[in-house]
Amino acid sequence: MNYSRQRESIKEYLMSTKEHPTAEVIYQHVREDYPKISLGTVYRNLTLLAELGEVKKISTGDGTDHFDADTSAHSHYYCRCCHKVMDLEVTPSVEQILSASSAGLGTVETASLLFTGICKDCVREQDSI
Amino acid sequence: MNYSRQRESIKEYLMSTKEHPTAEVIYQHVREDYPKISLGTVYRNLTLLAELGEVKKISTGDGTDHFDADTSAHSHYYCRCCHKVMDLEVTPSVEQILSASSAGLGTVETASLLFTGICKDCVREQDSI
DNA sequence: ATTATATAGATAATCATTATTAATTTATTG
DNA sequence: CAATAAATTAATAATGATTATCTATATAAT
Repeated sequence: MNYSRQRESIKEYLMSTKEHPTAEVIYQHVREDYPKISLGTVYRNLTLLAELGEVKKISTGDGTDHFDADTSAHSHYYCRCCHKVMDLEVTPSVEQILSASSAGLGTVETASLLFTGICKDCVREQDSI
Repeated sequence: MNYSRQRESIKEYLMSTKEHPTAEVIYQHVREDYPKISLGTVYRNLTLLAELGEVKKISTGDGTDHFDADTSAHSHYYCRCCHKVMDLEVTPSVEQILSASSAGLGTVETASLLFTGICKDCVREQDSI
């Protein structure tokens, strides 16, 4: 695999933010440094980085995937109102992973816990309307 | 909300299977009883049933969503090779949900734990090639 | 520098899902 | 039971995220 400035920039941006941006949002940011970069390049590299395990893809089920450069074991909270993804300290317990491994399945590579609800900001918005 | 035979049939099929079919698979089955049903009707009713909480949507991140009529708290195992979704007895622990609720977030409506890996069947296939 | 290979950029294609709209069902009421 | 109103369907078009294609450019090795 060859080095690429665009891929580097994508990863750098992802590592610099606590948000969990979509490919489109990443595209808009990387475009500031590489105005000619195309959205396809962003997608290709995100997929590649995810395969390498350098990045995690988060599928919330609302249509567009989010990405996270923090690959440490942690969970996410998804607001189905504003569609933001936030970090949680919670991690799947060893027992949970083990019970999955020994449940007659194959390998267990990842375990991700996703909480969904309505975040504080959105609850406040709804109350004030 | 009015009764609809098509919606009933969709739910019945979902309740009758332990698999976690996609909208397309559900469509093919319901078509046996309602040959003129359209895929859009299947999607519309799945979304409706999900909003009513009678059905759960499972987003694995591989492009197409899966559906489950078992709404009891349980987890899933997803094989990234054959793309099947299987049930696990594991459920997110009370502590995990509580720590999320108290983490300065808003409401917590659902907590879903998804394990990903390669299932036994697929490992066997790969070994024999 | 030269060459080979990988990657980018631009754009078209794909595919899941959603929206639209006229026709049909369902439910209600006289 | 007929008539009407409202909800739902079927068919199809539209949308939108993601992937594929293909030529030009960048990277790495000799």
